[in-house]
This record gives sequence, C-alpha cells and structure tokens, in this order.
Amino acid sequence: MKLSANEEYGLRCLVRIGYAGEGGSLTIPEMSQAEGVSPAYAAKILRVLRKGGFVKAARGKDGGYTLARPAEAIVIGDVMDALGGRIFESSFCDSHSGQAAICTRSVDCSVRSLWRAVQVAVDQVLSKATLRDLLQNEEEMNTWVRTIPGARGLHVIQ
Amino acid sequence: MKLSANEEYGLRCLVRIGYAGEGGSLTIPEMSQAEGVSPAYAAKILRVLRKGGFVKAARGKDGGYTLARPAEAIVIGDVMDALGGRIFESSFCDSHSGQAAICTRSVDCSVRSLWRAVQVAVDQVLSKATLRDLLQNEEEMNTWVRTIPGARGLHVIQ
DNA sequence: AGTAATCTTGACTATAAAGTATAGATTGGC
DNA sequence: GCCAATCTATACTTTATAGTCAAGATTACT
Ligand code: FES
Ligand code: FES
Repeated sequence: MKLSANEEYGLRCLVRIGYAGEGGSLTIPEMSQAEGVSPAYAAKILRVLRKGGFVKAARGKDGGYTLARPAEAIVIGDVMDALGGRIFESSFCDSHSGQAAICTRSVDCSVRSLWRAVQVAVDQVLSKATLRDLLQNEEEMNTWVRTIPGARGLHVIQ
Repeated sequence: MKLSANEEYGLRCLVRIGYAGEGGSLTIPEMSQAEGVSPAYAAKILRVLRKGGFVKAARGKDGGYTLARPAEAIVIGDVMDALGGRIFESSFCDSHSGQAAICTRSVDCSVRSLWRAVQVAVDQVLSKATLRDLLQNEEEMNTWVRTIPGARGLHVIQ
C-alpha cells in the first residue's frame, strides 16, 4: 500500500501546470527542471495525465501543457485512479488467489470487507479534494483537510 | 496505492492461524493448501509475520505456526506496516525527488499534506481493527466497520 | 521551404517485487 | 542413532514497475 512513482510525480506535475494558471502552459523541459526528473520521464508522466483527460498538449513552437478544465473541476481521486489504480477493485481477489480460481473464502471473506473499508476511507479524502485545493500552500491545505466530513482527528500528525 | 502481494497473502495467512484458535497451529503445507500458494511462498510470507512478532513458529514434528498473542492484541495496522510499509513516510519525499535532494517544494508542499491526510484516513481504519475483528464472518465485519468513529458513510459500497 | 522548439510513440534497459529452489537446522518418535 | 516432519535461510528466476533512448510528427516563425 505504497504510492507509486507514477502517482507521486504525476500529481506533482499536475500541480505545476495548475500553478501556471488559466491559459498558462509548461513545457517538458520546464517540467523536467521543476521536478528534477529527466525530460523523457516527465514526458512519460505527462502522457498519462493527457490520456486521462486532465491536461491538454499543444505541439510545436510555443507549445506545452495546459489544464484541460478549471482546477476546481479536477478531482484528485480521478487523477489518482488514472495514475495508479485503486487499492481494492473487484478483480483484486481474482488475481491474488494463488492456484485457486478465487480467494478460497470468497463467499464470506472478512478480509475483503476490510479492504473495502480502507478504500472508502481513502476515497473520502481523495474524492473531496480538487486540484484547486492543492494550489494552496501547505498550511491552507492542512486547514482544508480538517474540513473533510468524517475526518475529524486528521490533524493529529500535522 | 495498491495492496502488495505480501500484504494480501500475509493478512490472509494470519487470519488462518487465528482461526486455528488458542494453542492451535498450522503448518506450511496446510497453509499452502488453504491459500492456494506454493509451500515455499507460504514459508516466505510466514517468515515476515514471525519476524514481525505476530506468530510463533515451532520446529520439528508436530511443529507449526501459532499466534504470538491473543487475536484481540494484534492490531491490523501493525501487521500491515510489517508486511508492506506505509503510504506516507517522512523519508518518502527524499526518495522521490528526482535529481534534487528533496522535493523541490519541500518547505511548503500541499501534496505532502494530502498524502498525510490519506495516511491518517487509512490509519483510522487499520489502527482500530484487530485480528479478532477479522475472525468474524463478512457480514459481522461489515457491521463492525460502520462503528469506526469518523467513518460514517463507509457502508455506501457494501 | 527551412529551421528550431515542441510533443508522441514504441522499444529498450535497470531496478524492485513476486515467486521458486535448495540446502540446512530442529524436534519428536522409534 | 536414525528418520521423517517440520521450520529457516539464502540464492535464484520471473515478472512488473521505473526510467531512458531514439526516431518521428506538429507548429510557429522567417
Ligand atoms: S475474497 Fe478477496 S481476500 Fe478473500
Ligand atoms: S515535500 Fe513530498 S511531495 Fe512535496
């Protein structure tokens, strides 16, 4: 249950583009320098964001990447799904079943129930966060986090 | 942000041992058959659980694995940490920083704040679940999930 | 048309995670 | 003591993820 490199860099890149503002754009070399990754890798990450419909690309001179919609219309949960998939998917128990066709307890599995609960807990945060929220500074973001319904206590490690 | 194979099989194996009850034990071949994985792989997983202090192993004839403590004293969050690490650790931003020494925004990073919020949301579920809870059937587990403070609405996808 | 800046694509390599194989150590029963 | 059943440790192979490379396509400007 770790963040993948795709998720980490993908979200950071999207935030950078968001910072460029309405109509502003960022090129691959700029992104590469801003995040400290190779241009080729930045290109690969930006491709995922483009295919997910979060950014638009313009080619040629004066080209670059731009948000496909206003920042407040980009839900971070959707971005994360595009970048790295979900913790619990219905297909999960099929693909982690060893030699058996499915989890040997699939008709009545308390573990599955726990995974679902974890997934929902994560979704509660990610489905309420938009790119607009991430364009704030860290302190404002911390304040925002505490407003998530059902997430009282989230300040404990801030 | 996916479950690793270690986490999935590790938790399932622990539940199996829990089912064996107080003093009951399970051998590697039994575990292998129960979960449909190879004996060698079951051994590898059980080693992690043993090193984490969740199970005890007895060698030789009549040997096998037993819970190291009562099921209610085994917190699932601790088990998950041993099996697969955490989503957000302080070292994370150091190791995903491209060529830069740290995230180029590390003094004021809203992304980091979001990761923390996700980690806390997950912890709210996993720190309250003990192995005892997982020894129930799925329906009882679903009921239990709804009792997590701050997790109202967790039933939406049940 | 020519050129430089830009994105696009697919193949490639490197590294980490998943899963297997093998030799060794411990225990209980005969 | 010997043997069979069991766990233990390490090295190995396979597969997935991370990251690089090189050739090509598009655009703006002159
Ligand atoms: S059905 Fe997926 S872990 Fe049991
Ligand atoms: S400090 Fe880790 S993402 Fe910015």
